[in-house]
Amino acid sequence: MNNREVAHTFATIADMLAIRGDNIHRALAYRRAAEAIQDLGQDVNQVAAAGKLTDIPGIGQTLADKIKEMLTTGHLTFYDKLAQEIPPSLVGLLRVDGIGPKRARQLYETLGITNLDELAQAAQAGKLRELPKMGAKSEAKILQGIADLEKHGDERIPLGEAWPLAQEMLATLAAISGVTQTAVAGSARRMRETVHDIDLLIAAADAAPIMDAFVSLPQVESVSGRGPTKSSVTLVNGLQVDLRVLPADRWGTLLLYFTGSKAHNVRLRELALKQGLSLNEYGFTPADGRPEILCATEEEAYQTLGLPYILPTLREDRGEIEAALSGALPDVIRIEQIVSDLHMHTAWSDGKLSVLEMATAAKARGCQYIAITDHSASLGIAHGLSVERLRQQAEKIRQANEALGPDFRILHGTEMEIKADGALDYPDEVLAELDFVIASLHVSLKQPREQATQRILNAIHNPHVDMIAHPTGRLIGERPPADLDMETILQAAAETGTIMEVNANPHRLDLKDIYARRAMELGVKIAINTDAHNADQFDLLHFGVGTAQRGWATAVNVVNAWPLAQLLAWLQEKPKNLTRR
DNA sequence: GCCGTTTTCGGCCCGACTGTTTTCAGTCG
Ligand SMILES: Nc1nc2c(ncn2[C@H]2C[C@H](O)[C@@H](COP(=O)(O)OP(=O)(O)OP(=O)(O)O)O2)c(=O)[nH]1
Ligand SMILES: [Mg+2]
Ligand SMILES: [Mg+2]
Ligand SMILES: [Zn+2]
Repeated sequence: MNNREVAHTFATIADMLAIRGDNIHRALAYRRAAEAIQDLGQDVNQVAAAGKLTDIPGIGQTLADKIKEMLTTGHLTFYDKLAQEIPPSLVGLLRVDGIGPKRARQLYETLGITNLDELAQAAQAGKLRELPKMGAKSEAKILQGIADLEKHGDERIPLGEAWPLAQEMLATLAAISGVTQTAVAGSARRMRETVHDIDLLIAAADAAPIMDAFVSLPQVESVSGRGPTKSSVTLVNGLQVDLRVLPADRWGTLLLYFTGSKAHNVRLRELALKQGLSLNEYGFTPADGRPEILCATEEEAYQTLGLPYILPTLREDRGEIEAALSGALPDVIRIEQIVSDLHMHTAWSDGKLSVLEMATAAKARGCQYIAITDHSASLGIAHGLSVERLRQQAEKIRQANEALGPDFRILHGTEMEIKADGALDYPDEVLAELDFVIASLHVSLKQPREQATQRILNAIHNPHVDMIAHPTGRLIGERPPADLDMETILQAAAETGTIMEVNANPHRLDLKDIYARRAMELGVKIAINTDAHNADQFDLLHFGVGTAQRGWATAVNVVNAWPLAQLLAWLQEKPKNLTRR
């Protein structure tokens, strides 16, 4: 079993335990374990083989044993036993908005409902309203929840799609009189690669007019909650949006709360309790009756706890609290430290602009140097360059360099295909003519793990290949990642000095956060690149920076935060690294 | 089930909103 499967089993057990009415903290322990495995930057099989399972926070001896059973036998006795009591399909009811573990159990015990279809039938037949603690309104809400689920599903949305929608809604609400501050919060602010909903925050003395405007926005399909400080709506496109409105003097704790993550919040609140303070979105309440402490900024809130400011992108309870407590919080990469972009396309392949136009646009955005990296010959669909065309392009690059003067440098590169059989698309002597060589996969992404991994390793072990771009080839929500032994790849990258990309395109974000984090642990250098095909796409860089921050990447490990001379020196080392082995 | 400057048992974050409730449970953030 892989990480995803182990995590899914634990998540299902968590739901089954909650439905059965077990101690809720026991169920939560399974849920936390599921998340811990899901967020692991290593293959759980490798961690188990190394005997390090209990090193994972949230995994104790009991769960470690259960993981080992799953990995060796492919199933879990505890799960099978639980499934005899609580049908696993019952867990599906929890996907319906308004149905939690208690209702799921009630529906199972009183009406014998075990899945979504049966629930829909019972609700349509008016059977739910007759149950104790239920009524016509509850039944209607559940019907609505089922309809929403059928219409829109409950898939998470790629960050790149949610982001502009969130900004747009926020701009609309910001225009209402009385609004003093606005923010996108939740997983979008933390730059998770996908989001379940959009969480918006507004500071205003009087919330009512804002709530009114919010629930009557034209893109709102239905209103699922409308209170004095909080409202929730579903948009016509199926996206859920939560809005919280509070007075500005509580902005710091409010933004802290609504940015999350939940796990980060819980840790902060536990920390507060140890200091005799109760923390919520309104502020800190001392247990001894001293007056409430209000925080207008997040910095003040962290300061109240004796902590340095923690960037939203780090707030996942993945060690940032411990790091903050011990003064070991990483000084993660910031967008203004990025001085180059090492992956982009021009009209020579499938881009839109000329070499000079891309370079000029990059320079205007503050770049000191770039690499032009058009596709290679075999990628016909993207008009990959023949060797002849590649050599012609070198002349254009030389001209553009002349035109732009000494403060800017265009490196001549390629994004070379690693073919299905593992062969590289250009011969070594051609690669030797280039300043910067990217290798990447676009075809045959469904190969078995050994084969796909070997293709990447072939590229890594070529002395001319400087960087692996978007290593897994995934397109979030569209195309699954290639099945790779990432640990082996990252180790090889570390040994050879091959750079791994964090592709900033929000449909890719590849390496993703947890692999970027693992890359840092293994001493791999990364580059954060836009893979721009036109000038506008340079502005996607912040998604890559956010992802790199989530990977705890610091500027010394991000090569396009380096001056050009430092990068060129690094690239020269690679052939030596290979012969040294 | 996890975990420990309250160390191996007893805690485990805290509040908004809804509906059916005569006092609050359930769900969700
Ligand atoms: N203290 C506390 N805060 C919570 C809890 N649940 C949610 N929050 C806060 C932190 C979350 O980031 C924020 C928004 O909640 P969401 O359910 O929308 O989660 P989030 O945006 O993090 O992830 P998502 O992509 O929406 O699933 O509210 C909770 O149980 N306790
Ligand atoms: Mg959210
Ligand atoms: Mg939300
Ligand atoms: Zn590309």
